[in-house]
Amino acid sequence: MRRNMLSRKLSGFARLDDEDEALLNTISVRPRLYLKGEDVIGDGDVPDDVHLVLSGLACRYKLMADGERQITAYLIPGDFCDLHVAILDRMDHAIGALTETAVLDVPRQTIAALLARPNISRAMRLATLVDEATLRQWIVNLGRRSAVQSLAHLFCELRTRMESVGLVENNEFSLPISQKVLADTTGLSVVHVNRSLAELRKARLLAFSDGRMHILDAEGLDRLAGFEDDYLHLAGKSANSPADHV
Amino acid sequence: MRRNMLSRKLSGFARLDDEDEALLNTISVRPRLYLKGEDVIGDGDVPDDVHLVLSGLACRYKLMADGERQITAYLIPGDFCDLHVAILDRMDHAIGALTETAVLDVPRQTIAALLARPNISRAMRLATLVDEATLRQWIVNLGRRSAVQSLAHLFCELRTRMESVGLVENNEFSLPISQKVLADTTGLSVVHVNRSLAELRKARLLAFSDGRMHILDAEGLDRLAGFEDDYLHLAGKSANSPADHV
DNA sequence: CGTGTACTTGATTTAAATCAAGTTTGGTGG
DNA sequence: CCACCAAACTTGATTTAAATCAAGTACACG
Repeated sequence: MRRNMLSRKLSGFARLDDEDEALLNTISVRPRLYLKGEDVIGDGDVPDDVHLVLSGLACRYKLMADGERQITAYLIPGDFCDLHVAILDRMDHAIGALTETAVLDVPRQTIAALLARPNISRAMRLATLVDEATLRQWIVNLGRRSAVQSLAHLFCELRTRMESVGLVENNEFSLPISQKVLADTTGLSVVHVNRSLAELRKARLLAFSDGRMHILDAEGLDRLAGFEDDYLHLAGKSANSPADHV
Repeated sequence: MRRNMLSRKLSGFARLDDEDEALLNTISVRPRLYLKGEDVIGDGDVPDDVHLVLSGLACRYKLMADGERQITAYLIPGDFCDLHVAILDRMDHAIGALTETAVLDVPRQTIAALLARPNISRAMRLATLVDEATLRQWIVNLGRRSAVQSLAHLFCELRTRMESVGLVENNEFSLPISQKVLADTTGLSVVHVNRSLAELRKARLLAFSDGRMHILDAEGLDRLAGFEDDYLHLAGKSANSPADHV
């Protein structure tokens, strides 16, 4: 059986046994397609199912009173949109498709079954904490990094996350998003994003065209961005044993 | 028995019965004091116990390579520092005391006992989600709001959170932090924080001196900041019943 | 009393926004 | 097949919000 995206992602956080894997692979049914620009979940919605991104790219975002948009997270294959909402009253932000995106509706009882397996439960909790750590990194990005560094850091993050679910080949991955989207992510203007990208290209750190991101100098990009991948807590580097969890 | 801060906070998220309350109130032993500027937990630490803020004010922060600091969250009485770390390998940021702060070391097994009670468990998960929503708001703050709006939003947030644990009287609460701390929070320079504060004072929205914050015009401040308190998910406004949780 | 820390205020510089034209690309229909 | 159009991307000129530089003052504390 081909491993699905969720299984790929979670196995990066905890050792999963065959039974875990089998269970994870049973949930691959009935994906729903969203076109670029469509909302997967709207701000204020009270979704019934939990949503899992299978392919494509989505984002969390908030719309401001003046119509400006601020993106707060990218969702790549293997990410849950709203594990949260099972316990929250309603969404306090929206989820939008940045590209054509396949999303799986996972019934709550399936989630409950998954969480009943200790390894999977542990991996999912870890995934939630990584989401939180990523938000903190974004705050640092917006608060203390220059435009170029901020963009560089975003690309470092995406490269690493994409890699962890096997979507990077030859330091290259699909990223069919407009400069406006990057502006909404970094809090910059489109014009300035354009100039900053030009700078990154001129420095031969990356190539970005036709919806593909090619990292030419990963180390140089990391250095420029001050990127440290430890906050993503990848691979089995954990100091705690699986039995350790509260 | 006097209710402790944790009990006060959690009862805002879920209905707690007498037994829940009793259990929560048993953990009030042996608080540890930290002086202003001391680290409660350092970046990279692997803490054994979970830490609970009882009084004072602490913050999460990251130190940059150039020595700059970015604060990513404020921790007020009733907040946990590192419920996370029980499952994570090590801290990917530090916790520092912004004022003299009393912190309780809660052994993991006590946490486990608390989580075994459904209402408390639900309230704690909700608290975690609120932390995440707050991080998203900060991203919006840094990305899309002006200096004055950003500061205003921070004060709105603090007022609301302080209120929820009973630390606000007459729209006034203790906030003995320097303008440098506000600068490290908002990603601004100290000078600009100073001028922006002056603006907020001149607009008669607040008074801030001698370590006390007095909100003079709560509604005006909310309007300026674009503050909506729904992301804090306070009071029993939940659409889900306690039995609903996954 | 000095001395350091926090706060203020003014002058200057700078990073990024805004304004204003472009070009390039991809799609659509005649 | 080509004319037309709308996005997305570029590039240049100007403005602006905030940073930096530079001096102050007001205290608290030893």
